[in-house]
Amino acid sequence: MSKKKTVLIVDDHPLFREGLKSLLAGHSGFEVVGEAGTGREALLKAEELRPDLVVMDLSLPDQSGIDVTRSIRGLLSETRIMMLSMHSKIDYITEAFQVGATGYVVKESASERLIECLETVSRGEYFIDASLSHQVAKNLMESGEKAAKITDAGYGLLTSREQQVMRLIAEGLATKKIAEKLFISPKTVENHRTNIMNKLDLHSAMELVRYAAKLGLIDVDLWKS
Amino acid sequence: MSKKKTVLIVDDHPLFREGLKSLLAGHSGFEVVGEAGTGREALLKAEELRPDLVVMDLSLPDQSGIDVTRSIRGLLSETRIMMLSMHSKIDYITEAFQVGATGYVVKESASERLIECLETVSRGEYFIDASLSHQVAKNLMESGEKAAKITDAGYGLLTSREQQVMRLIAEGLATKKIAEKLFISPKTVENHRTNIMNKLDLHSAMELVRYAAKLGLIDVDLWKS
DNA sequence: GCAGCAACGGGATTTTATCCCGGAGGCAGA
DNA sequence: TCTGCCTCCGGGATAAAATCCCGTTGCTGC
Repeated sequence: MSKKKTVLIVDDHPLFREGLKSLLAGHSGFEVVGEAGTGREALLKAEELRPDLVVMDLSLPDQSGIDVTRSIRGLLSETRIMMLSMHSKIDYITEAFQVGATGYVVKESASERLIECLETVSRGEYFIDASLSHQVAKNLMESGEKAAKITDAGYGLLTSREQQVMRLIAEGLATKKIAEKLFISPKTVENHRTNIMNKLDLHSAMELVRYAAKLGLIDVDLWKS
Repeated sequence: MSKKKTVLIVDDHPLFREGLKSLLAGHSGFEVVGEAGTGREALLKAEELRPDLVVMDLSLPDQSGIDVTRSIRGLLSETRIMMLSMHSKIDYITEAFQVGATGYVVKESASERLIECLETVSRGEYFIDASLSHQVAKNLMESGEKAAKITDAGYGLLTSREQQVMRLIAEGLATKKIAEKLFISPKTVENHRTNIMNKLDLHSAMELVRYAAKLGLIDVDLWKS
C-alpha cells in the first residue's frame, strides 16, 4: 500500500473508539488521526484533519450520524464515510447511502468485516454488510437516488399499496388507525390485509410481524430500550 | 506483576469485543483467553476457561448480563466480574452489585477507566465508575437487600398463571392454542388476557409483545434469522 | 373495446373480544 | 371453624372485528 489512509472515528462511546483505534493499529493500511464523540465535534475535526475515511456511528448524542454524514460530504468530497450502526433497519441503510455514505456495517459484525469495508470504501467502492440481505444491497446499488425497494420471494408480489399497508400493520397499528391514516375504509384495509396474508402465506398478525422483522421493515431492537 | 490475569469478554457486538481485545493486548497485565456473544455462550466459556476476570456487557441478546453474572458467580467464586454498560441508571448498578459484580463502568468512559477498573477488580476490590455519583456508591453499600426486587413494576402484579398465559400470548400463540395447551377454556384465556392488559395498562396485542420483548420474556432477535 | 389488475368498499356470516356475572377451591386470620 | 379474600375458572349477552364473496371504478396494454 502506497501510504496509510487517515481515519477519523466518530462514536459517542470512548471505549468503543479506543477499541477501534487499537484494532486499526494492528492493520498497517490505516492510521487513526482523530476521533469525535458528537456530531459537532465530528464536523470540526473533519474540516481540520481532512481524513481519507470516516467511521461514523449512526446514533450520536447531539444529532444523527445521517446529518453529520450529509454535512461532511458537502464539505469534503474526497472523504469517504463508512456507517457503523447497531440497527439493520432498511430505512437507516437507505438513508445513509442517500446522504453520501459509501459503506454500511452493523456492529454485530466481526472485525474482519469492518476492515474489509474500510479497504473497499477507501478505494471508492460501495460496501454493504453481507449480513444484510443481498436483495437490499442490490437494490441500493441499482436504485441510485431512488429509495430502495425491498424484494423478497413473496414481498415483491405485493402491490405498493399492499406494502404500505403491511408496514403499518407490522408497526402495530390497528386496522381502524390505518384506515384513518390512509383515508380509506377499515373494510378496505382488511381486504388488503387478507390479500397480503394470502400472497405471503401468513396466518396471523404475529407471523406478519416476524416476517417484517426479518425483512428489516421494522426494527425490533427498538422495543428493547 | 506476577502473572497475567486471564480475561473473558462478554458482549454481543463482535466489533466491540475485538476492540477490547486490542486494547487489552496493549497492557501486559491481562490476557484475553476467550469471548462470548450471548449469555449461554458466556456461561459455557466461563465454566471451561475459569478466567480470573469477566468483562460483561449488561445487555445481551438472549438474557440480561445480570442473570449471567449471577450464574457465573454461582459457579466460580474466584472469578471477578466487571460490568460494562451503556446505562448509568441506579437500578442497573444496584442490581449488578447485588448479583455479585465487583466493578461497574459505563461505556461512555475512557479506556483508562476500564483498565483501572480491571486492575482494581482483579485485586478483589470494588470499583464504581467515578462518573457515577458518589451518592450512588454510598447508597449501594447501605441498601443491601432492600431494593432487591426491581424486576418490573407491573409484571410482579401478575399471578403466576397470568404470567404463564402472557408468555404464550407474547410468543404469538392464538387464544385457542393457548387454551388447548393449558387444558382450559378459550374463554378463560381471554379473561386472563383481559386481566393482564388491565394490570399492565396495555391496549393491544402488539404492545404486549413489545412489553414482553423489553422484559426479555421473548427473544425477538430470533425472528431476524 | 376489452381483458387484466389494482384499489376500493358493501353485505352476510362467523369468529373473537369485551364486559359483567357467579361458583369452586385454597389460604390466612379472627 | 368460619369468614373474607383472592385466584382460577367459565357462562351469557353484547360489541367489535375478521372472513368470505361480491361488485364498482379506473387505469393499462393489446
